[in-house]
Amino acid sequence: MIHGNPFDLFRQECRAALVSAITKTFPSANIPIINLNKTPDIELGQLASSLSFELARKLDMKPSVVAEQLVEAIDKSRFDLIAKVSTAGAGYINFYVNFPRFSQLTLESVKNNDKSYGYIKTEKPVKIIVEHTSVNPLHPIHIGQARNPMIGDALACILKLRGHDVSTHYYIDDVGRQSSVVAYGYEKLGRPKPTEKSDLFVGKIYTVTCCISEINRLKKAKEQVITTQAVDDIAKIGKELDEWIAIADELKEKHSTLFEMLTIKISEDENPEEEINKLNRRYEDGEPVAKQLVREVSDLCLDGFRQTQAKISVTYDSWDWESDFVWSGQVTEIMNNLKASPFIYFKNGVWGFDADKVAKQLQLKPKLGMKENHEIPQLTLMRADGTTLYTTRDIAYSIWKFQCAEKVINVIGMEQSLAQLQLKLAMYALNYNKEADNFVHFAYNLVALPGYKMSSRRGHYITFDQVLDEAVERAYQEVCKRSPMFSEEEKRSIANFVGIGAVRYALIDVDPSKQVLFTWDRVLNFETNSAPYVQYTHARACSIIRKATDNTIAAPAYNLLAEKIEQEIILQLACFPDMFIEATEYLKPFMIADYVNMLADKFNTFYNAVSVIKAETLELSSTRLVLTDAVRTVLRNALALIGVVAPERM
RNA sequence: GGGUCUGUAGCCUAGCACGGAUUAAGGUGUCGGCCUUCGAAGCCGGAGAUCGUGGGUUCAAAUCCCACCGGAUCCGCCA
Repeated sequence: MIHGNPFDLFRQECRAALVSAITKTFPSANIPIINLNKTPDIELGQLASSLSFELARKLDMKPSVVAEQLVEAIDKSRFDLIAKVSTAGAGYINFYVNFPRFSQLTLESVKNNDKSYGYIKTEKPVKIIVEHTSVNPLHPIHIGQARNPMIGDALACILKLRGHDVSTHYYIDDVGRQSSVVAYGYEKLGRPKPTEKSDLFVGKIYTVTCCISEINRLKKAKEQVITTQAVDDIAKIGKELDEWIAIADELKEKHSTLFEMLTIKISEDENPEEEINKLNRRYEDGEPVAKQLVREVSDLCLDGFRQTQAKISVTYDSWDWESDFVWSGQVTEIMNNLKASPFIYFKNGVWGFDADKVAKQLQLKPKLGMKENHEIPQLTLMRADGTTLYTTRDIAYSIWKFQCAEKVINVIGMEQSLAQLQLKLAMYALNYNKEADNFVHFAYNLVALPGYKMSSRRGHYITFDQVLDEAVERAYQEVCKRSPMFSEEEKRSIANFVGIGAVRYALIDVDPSKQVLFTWDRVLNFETNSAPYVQYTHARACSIIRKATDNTIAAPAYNLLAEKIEQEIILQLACFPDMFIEATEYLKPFMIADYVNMLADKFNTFYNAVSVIKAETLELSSTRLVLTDAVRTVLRNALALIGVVAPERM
């Protein structure tokens, strides 16, 4: 017998048993929702129901009596997988699985489904766009942002295996002042060829240009504000200026030549701020020279990104340029449509969007989980100079995405929650109701550095490349220490998938809503609860299987798997499809890391407790080999979901 | 000031959507064991927690509700 989801089959039997027992014993009672929970310990059975408590209240009986009567009414002979039903505690009904049958069902299902075991297909496949990473092309991807591609890639992977038609998109945010800042600096330097990894190179130009122009701006602002004698403003600007001067000192030390050159070149302009703004305006207008310049520097940066993404095997189906939506007129069209709606206002020369009015008028607040009296801030859509703002352009982009898909998932930091909400409301305002309903902001908390905040503008960051390279180097040292017998080439290859795997795992492992403090220990963990631990376990299982091929072995006898740890492994294997469905439906890729670690844990306990190849009998050995093989398969299938290599040796 | 997220042993994390078992689960660190036996990136054992605080709902609360406290973050003609 084979089944895609063995544990669910057992659960269905238990549920059916309860339903028929309730109808038989208490015909007058309405059948409550039947929740079956895992028991705290395998010795108490595998599934338990606490519905006697609820039923007892309605029937005015004692829970234990209700439980006893229900247990008596259950006809086990009607079910294949239920071995025993008993009452426990104050009124629990515990179901015990028939292990010989269940082990056979599970292990044969794993073996037969092999590479597709666990990947249960949805009944309602839809087209989904997962937009992720979308780091601005101004500086290298830093560790604060690195959770994004890892989560996004895992999400896309599980949704795809669930049967959805998934397409991954990278939104290139090349419109806006920041792009003009870096392009301005790049132009001033005479469009130099990168002398290092190109995103790193662009990042330096960005930070230095930003710093010089900020100081410039603040100095002017200070002069102006002094004449007004507004004490608070003077202090505020002074403080900001001091901060930037401190950053300038750091940068002068780190990139002295670059800093000097840019200082000289930028000082040639009377008003660099104005030059940057002009460039921004020209770019939005699609003026060819500006286009050429900004695209050139953005492309340089993107080249660097692609190298980083190749290291971690993350790819995108589509690279979407924000500027294309401006130039094509889509942004203007959206603006015009919005202007025609009753939710737009024009004040002091700027166009704004009244998000709160939409929510109120269309009664969206309860649906969006907000209190009625919570006022949603307004959103400026267009500057007085006619240029648009980021969220405005994102509205056009989002609507375009819905031309290609029914559902859109944006993996974007939670600090953008308000903007994402305003965007959603703008879609409702434009009558894209269904689309807005299917617009998901997958928010995650940033990785922070202990002590200071990461900031690309300020050049305060640890790059993702640094972390990946360090992880691979550390892994290499581990491999040399632990597996000196491998050739140099093999060691390098192992170090690569171990190091990268460790980083991927560490960034996925924690609930995305929680903030993570970056420490090297966290990402360079090669012990329990890490990718290398699971990889090692997989290699170990492979090794056993490799060595056991000499023995021609008897047919497995599933009733021999009687050790508690063996049964725990069977259950863990049987629950993999359940976990997959849950992780996919609730968009919780981190569950996979937890699951795979637990399975590895159990297998290692098993490995140390009993012998596979040298088991007491040939039959037992053969049966344990089937178990080992199933563990190997499921470890591999689970690791695949989070993009971690499952090696045969390491 | 208002919104959102978050608070579980020294440290890191799971459990919270769907309330259930007098032992709240792992890891790390710490203390002590296990390599002539299938790979020690491993395993076994000890010590270590008023689940932020205070109320409420319930037969039952880490889990639901309310208030408060701490941390993060947002409330820009930034992105």
